[in-house]
Amino acid sequence: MGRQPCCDKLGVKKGPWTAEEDKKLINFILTNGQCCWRAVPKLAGLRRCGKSCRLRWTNYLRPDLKRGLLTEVEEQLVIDLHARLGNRWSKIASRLPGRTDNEIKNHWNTHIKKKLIKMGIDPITHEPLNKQASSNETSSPAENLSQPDNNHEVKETDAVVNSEENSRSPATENSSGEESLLLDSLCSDDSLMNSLWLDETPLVEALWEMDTTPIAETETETENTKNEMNFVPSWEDNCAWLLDCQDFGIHDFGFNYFNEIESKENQH
DNA sequence: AAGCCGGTCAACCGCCTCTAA
DNA sequence: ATTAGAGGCGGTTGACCGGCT
Repeated sequence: MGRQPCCDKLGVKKGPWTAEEDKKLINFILTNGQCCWRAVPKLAGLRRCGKSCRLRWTNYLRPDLKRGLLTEVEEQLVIDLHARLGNRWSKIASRLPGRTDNEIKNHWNTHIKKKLIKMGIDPITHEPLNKQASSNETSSPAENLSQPDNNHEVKETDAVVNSEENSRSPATENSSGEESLLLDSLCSDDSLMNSLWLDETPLVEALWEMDTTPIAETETETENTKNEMNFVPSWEDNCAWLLDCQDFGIHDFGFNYFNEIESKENQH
């Protein structure tokens, strides 16, 4: 018996989402929360696959998303995490607040990869390219096979064992002065590094504090207040882009809901 | 102005993992 | 222990856009 398709392919719309569809999905999730994705399209009145809805929400509509290019700090963190975790984009993304695996994966493929190559670093192994070339000359194909993208397959359970040697990660080794300083500050923070391995607390707070680049914030006082609180940007803040990008009114989404929540929280 | 080309990124596809029955 | 369904993940695709000729 073959596996059932994740959704009824007949009558399922594909391709870019329209503003109307976004609106429906947002409204539905705001009202009902994230529940069974399979049921979402039907309940929300969308002719979409449940998976497609989930993807659209997590990668684009989620109000806690940061928009825009990755900052220098984020980029360096991605490089370092990639050196340790390989292409586990979701794991990497979980360490960067407001960033999605898809976003990081795209950024890696379009920006970081090239940047590393330009710097003479192999984006897969994080080893210097010339060093690799010479080692390839000396090692047999069989040996190469025995080390398939080594860093890619770093088991998280091995992480603690490897942490010592990783404390001098290839990425760190090959970073320019400014970047290595930045990374050193990351790596020398034991609790921070432990959190990388233990899969518990994400780097959210730490990174958020480090990331001094305002997202769309001009009022420094507000920004400072946010940093003090280990602030995760309010839904309202992060929904602002929606209003910029799409021709929606805030009331169309029932975003007052968030205002209510926030004002309640402020009262406490 | 039109065509080409490369870069970017949203979205899809198919496999994997987890979990409940 | 097994199985099926649902969600999650990573690789890939293709539409779109801006720059160049």
